[in-house]
Amino acid sequence: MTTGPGLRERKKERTRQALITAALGLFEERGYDETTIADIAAGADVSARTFFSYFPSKEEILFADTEDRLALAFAVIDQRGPEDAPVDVLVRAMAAVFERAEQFGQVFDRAVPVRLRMVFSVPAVQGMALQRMLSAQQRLAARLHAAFPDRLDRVEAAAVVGALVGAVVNTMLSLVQAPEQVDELFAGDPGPVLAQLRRAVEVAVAGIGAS
Amino acid sequence: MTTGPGLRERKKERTRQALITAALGLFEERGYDETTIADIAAGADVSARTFFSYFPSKEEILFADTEDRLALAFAVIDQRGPEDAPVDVLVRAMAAVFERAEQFGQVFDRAVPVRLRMVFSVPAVQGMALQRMLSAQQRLAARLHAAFPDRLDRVEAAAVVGALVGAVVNTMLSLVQAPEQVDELFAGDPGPVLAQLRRAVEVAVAGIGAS
DNA sequence: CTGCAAAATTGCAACAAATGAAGAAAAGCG
DNA sequence: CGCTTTTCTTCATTTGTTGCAATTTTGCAG
Repeated sequence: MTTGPGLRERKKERTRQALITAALGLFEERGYDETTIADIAAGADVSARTFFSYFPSKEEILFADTEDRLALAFAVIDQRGPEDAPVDVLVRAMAAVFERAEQFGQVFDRAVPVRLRMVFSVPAVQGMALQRMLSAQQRLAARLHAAFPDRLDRVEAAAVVGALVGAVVNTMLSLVQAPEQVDELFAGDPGPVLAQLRRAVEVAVAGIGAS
Repeated sequence: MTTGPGLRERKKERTRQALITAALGLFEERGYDETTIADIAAGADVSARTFFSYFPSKEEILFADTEDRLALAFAVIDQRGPEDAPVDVLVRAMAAVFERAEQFGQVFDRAVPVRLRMVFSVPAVQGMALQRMLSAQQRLAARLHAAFPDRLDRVEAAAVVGALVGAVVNTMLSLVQAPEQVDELFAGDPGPVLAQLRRAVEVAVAGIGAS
């Protein structure tokens, strides 16, 4: 018999999804600042207080789906080949994340474009995104150090990851100056953007001394 | 006759300084979250409402002194020599900022250690710091592009700056895992920390492919 | 120094985010 | 069915933030 998760768990998950759906819809429709916690809770048919037992803050609900993307990168790093250099696995990890974004971005993950628009238009959300990015970099660095224990110390691993992610993130920002550009970005061919991001990777790999 | 700034301006500046002083003192003494706007305003002998006509938010008062550090970097970039490569001026700019931190950090700028401690202990402040960092990188990139118009396009300049700053920031974070370490960092010899940061610069310059 | 316009400050009301505490409702389980 | 544990709700409270109208202070012309 498939015991599976009990009713309690299932209900919890349903509420969680309802909150996320309500939040994304409202953010999209009215904007982030114009949507209150009370609105979101009402949209999911729970009390406002309950919202905070699912998400610690209004911003966090936008990042409910980011962990698996990071897991993807971890998996790539953990599967290093014996001939791989740190840069190889890192670039491969980065490529895997890009590819996933390209494949699923528009169709499956409604959160992605909404979040991206908020990141570029709402300061508080941008701050949270950057914080999570930094923490992700630290975890990536730890993983990279573990994969190459005698080639990279902890601090050097942080520098390596920081250089790569820094180049990509800052490039991304220079491509999107106005929030409207996020929509254009998801509407058309993602090729040109990905090409620019690949250039950023090259800059980090070859070193800024090469420019 | 030294016209100078009128009484109105001087008073405004005095109030501004009083607010900053009160805020730093209270943050240091009680902590950030434990200090309310009302406390800060009381410490500067103004109404709480007035606080917001000087600073748009509680976080911003911690960053009242950051603009001149950026100006230092700008100045270095603007004074590029005819033989300089982008990496030369960037590294020089970074060194100038480090040096200034080394010289003045403990003695003159009380804001620096306080802010740093808050950055590492208060999420909201960290978010704001990262946002400002990102915006600074964009401005640096624009300046770098202007200094090397035919060697770096706008996007590539962003990648270059991002790689360098990313390496340094992530290294910094990996050196300071707990907020208490900020105090150790400012208490002892800054040499070892600066050495690590220099290694981060080298990683960015030589490229992560070299590690 | 007097009066007036501009600017700064204030108090007050209001709203939203976040948190704590006590009790009601629901789910799991014997 | 009763009992226990978890979850949800209600209520109150604190704090950051903003708008508005009243008041005070400053700069300046006469």
